[in-house]
Amino acid sequence: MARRTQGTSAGLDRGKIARAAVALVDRDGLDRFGVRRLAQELEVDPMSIYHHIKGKAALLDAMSEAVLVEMMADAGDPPAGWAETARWIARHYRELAYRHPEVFPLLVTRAQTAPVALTALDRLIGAMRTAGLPDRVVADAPMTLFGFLNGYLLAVLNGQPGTAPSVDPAAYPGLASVAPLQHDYGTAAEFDRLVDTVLAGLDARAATGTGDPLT
Amino acid sequence: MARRTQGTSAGLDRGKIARAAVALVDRDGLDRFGVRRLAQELEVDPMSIYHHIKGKAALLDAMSEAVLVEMMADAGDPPAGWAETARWIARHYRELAYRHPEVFPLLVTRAQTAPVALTALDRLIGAMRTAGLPDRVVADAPMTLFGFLNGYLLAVLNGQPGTAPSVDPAAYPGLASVAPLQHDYGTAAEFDRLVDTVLAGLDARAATGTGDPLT
DNA sequence: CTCCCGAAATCTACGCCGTAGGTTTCCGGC
DNA sequence: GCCGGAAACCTACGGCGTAGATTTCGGGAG
Repeated sequence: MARRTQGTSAGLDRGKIARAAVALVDRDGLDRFGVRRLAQELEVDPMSIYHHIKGKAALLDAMSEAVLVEMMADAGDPPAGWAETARWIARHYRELAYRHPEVFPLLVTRAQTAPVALTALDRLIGAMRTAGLPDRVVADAPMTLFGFLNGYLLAVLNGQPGTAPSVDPAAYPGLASVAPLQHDYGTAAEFDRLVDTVLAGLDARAATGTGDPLT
Repeated sequence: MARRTQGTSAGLDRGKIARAAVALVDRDGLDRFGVRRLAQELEVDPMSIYHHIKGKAALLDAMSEAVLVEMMADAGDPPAGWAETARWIARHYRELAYRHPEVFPLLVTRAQTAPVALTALDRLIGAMRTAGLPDRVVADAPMTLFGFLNGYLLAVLNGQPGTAPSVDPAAYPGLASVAPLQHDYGTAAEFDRLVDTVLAGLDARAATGTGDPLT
């Protein structure tokens, strides 16, 4: 803990703080995280952080923006076709979640207004519009897809890796009977299958022409 | 703050504590919530709560169980047909979320092993099996549906009620162009439409016979 | 070259929080 | 009438977020 004397620069800035915070949460978990621990990690006084970031809430916002930026940096360009674009987004988003499982809940809980998030949505909408899908389906697609992605990934990350929770077969015969089919709980194969299910739902509504639901 | 003398009974039990905690969070918000504030509300010493509930994490578990129990108490019996059952679950779950918006994040974040939650899933699975849907689709349905429900409701509840977040039209033309169609952001109509989209996806997979995705 | 000012970082302090450990009081069963 | 265990309380500790005042330094104006 070598503190410098007051006034000397520690080279802090918003991005550097956010990246250090992400690394700390990845290592120690979200509930152990705090401004003081982060300051200790940066070898800095806790209050120094407040000169770059307004409060803890803003710090958490900066962290979620940082992981989104990291994701888009590695991503390259999306493929052609609206369904392929959606799958491409979904896969990269899943990879982000597995790379920073402790940070991911922040993305879900906080409203996403970072440019990098809006850009991804804009690409999806653009691909769907050029494919000629009904406007109503296009407008609903982001909420439908990211609703699922957020809820699903949150659930899978919270459980211990690789195993679905087990239940009493006598009390819940239906649940128990399908349990063997959940052997791939949390795998990429399951993820792709469920994403395709959601996309199939959008496709089915597009096929009605008006974009209204079937029933 | 009329404390009783040591030893006298305050009539505490797990359910009563959980219901008081839910009421407190509904009123003051989740981040203002704490064991000490809850104790003050119950006119009780903070440590008394620990004789009934092991720690703060267990307290949060008890709260999410309490709201689920409340939901099922008002629910009645599910209708016939798997899609109707799914919609019935979805609507009651949404009502729960809007009745306890500050508590809802707890449901999403924590693994659901309460009997009342498992019962609802078991009913859905039973309805799908008797409808003759492929096992694979049946097995995937809970994760698909609740993934969407959790993610969607979390997003809608976090935004301010009634309005979708607005963006710069020049920077994100696609997003801006569909913005007018999101006038019903957060309404029951939008919710029903998106739930039907997800159900349509499950139905589409069932129609292939094997339950495999289309593409 | 000197002075000064604003930005960066630090120091101090306050009121919360979760909870471990020990103590007091009451009540039902013998 | 006594006693053991359950229920509640009291004290204390370490940690938290952050408001407000203070110190220090780099760099531009004269």
